[in-house]
Amino acid sequence: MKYSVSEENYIKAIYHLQQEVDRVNTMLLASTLETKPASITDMLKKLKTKRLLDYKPYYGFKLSAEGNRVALVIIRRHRLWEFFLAEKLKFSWEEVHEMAEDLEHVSNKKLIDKLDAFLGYPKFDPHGDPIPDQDGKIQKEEHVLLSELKVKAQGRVTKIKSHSTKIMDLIAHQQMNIGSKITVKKVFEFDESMEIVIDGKTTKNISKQLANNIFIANDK
Amino acid sequence: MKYSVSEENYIKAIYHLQQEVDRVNTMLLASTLETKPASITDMLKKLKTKRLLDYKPYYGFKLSAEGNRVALVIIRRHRLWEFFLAEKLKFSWEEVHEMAEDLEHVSNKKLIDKLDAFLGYPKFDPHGDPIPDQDGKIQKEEHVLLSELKVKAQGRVTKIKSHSTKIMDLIAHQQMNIGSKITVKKVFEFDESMEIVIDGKTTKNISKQLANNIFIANDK
DNA sequence: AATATTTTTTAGGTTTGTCTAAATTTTATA
DNA sequence: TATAAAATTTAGACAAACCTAAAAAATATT
Repeated sequence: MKYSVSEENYIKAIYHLQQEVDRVNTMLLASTLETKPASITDMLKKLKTKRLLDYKPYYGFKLSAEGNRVALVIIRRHRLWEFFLAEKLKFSWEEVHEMAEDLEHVSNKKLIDKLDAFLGYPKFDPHGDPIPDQDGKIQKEEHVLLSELKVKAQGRVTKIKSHSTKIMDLIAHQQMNIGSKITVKKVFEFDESMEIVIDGKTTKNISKQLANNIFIANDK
Repeated sequence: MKYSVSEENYIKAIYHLQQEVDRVNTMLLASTLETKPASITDMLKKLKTKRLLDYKPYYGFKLSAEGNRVALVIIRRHRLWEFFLAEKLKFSWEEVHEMAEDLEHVSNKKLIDKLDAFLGYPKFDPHGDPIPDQDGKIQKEEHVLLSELKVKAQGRVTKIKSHSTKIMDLIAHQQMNIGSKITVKKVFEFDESMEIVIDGKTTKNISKQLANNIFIANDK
């Protein structure tokens, strides 16, 4: 089955919101997609008739099993293109998302699978988000917030919570990146800021607020 | 300026037809785009108001200078993606065109220029058609039909005239490809069929009709 | 040159995805 | 629990890109 760009954007948005809040509603979806609530209702009806959505007027909605499957296909496309843009075309981290928004709607399955192979079957995109495989399986990674780490704890940056330009700016400036090795040297009680060592080289001081936005894989 | 997928497809189709016939008309464009003449008229008006087309009702139309510029941007995108698909993702020759039809509408200039760099600034796509550069310049290649070559003449396959599946089948079977070196061993007067050597290895007999569809660069 | 044929355009309709404004239903508050 | 507020849906409209059927213009034929 092939879906329109609009349909795909709705499915994807609903999927992402469902990971964050327990009940997605018309208002929330309207504000994420920057459309009016009436437009949402129209599309909900359409997705319902296509069996991508469980929806009862006034009673809320959520993706059906099929809707979920479709969402993961779209997310797979998006993240593989992001990986391609960053890894092969040397775009920076912050630039890839927007371009992938267009590329993700190119829906030829064979193309995406060959792209996956060409890239060496990557498991995570440049933001540290997992890339679903051909069957829609995603590799869950155990990660905790950097702010939760104790002194002497070590780990690897896996993901940044928000992708806003403001935080990107700061992180890039700190010479931190997805994959960077972090060691916590000291935690200051006064403001809970931390001194950390990045990749065994640079020592930096970061605020509690920043540490709250950085996920760390606590691996070995 | 950004144009819709439909607008881009019209511009591209008009451009290509203008290379082949001296006056493109509504009927011809309708049949190439598989739409009705009335739809063509609608779009012609729209492209006229956007100054991409010189158009007078009943008097015919042709791309304006700006329309031409836009066409070359679209063709650049299409052919770069074709090159990527064939070269990097290892798709065959015949498969790439259709996928590139979707990819060509992803219009981020920076993306296309970085793709160009990544691919090593290729001059010709997998069908042997020239890829316009950033300024819309295309490298013209001197080529003649294989059927026009005399005995002992040598050259390199640059392009196949028609891209139909029927001819693709035959050419692939002959182990001929864009770039193959050809030497004419003999031309039979009876049916004008030829015996040729491909890449200094295989010797094949090909019909006049096939030779009429293969372009050869007569280089050095 | 008059008529027939073909091409092109116009007029009016459809679908998709959006909108505004009004009506309805649910939820919150006094 | 009655009423106010917020969320949701319905009704009707609009632009883009297509369609069919009919009218108008250009071209070909006798």
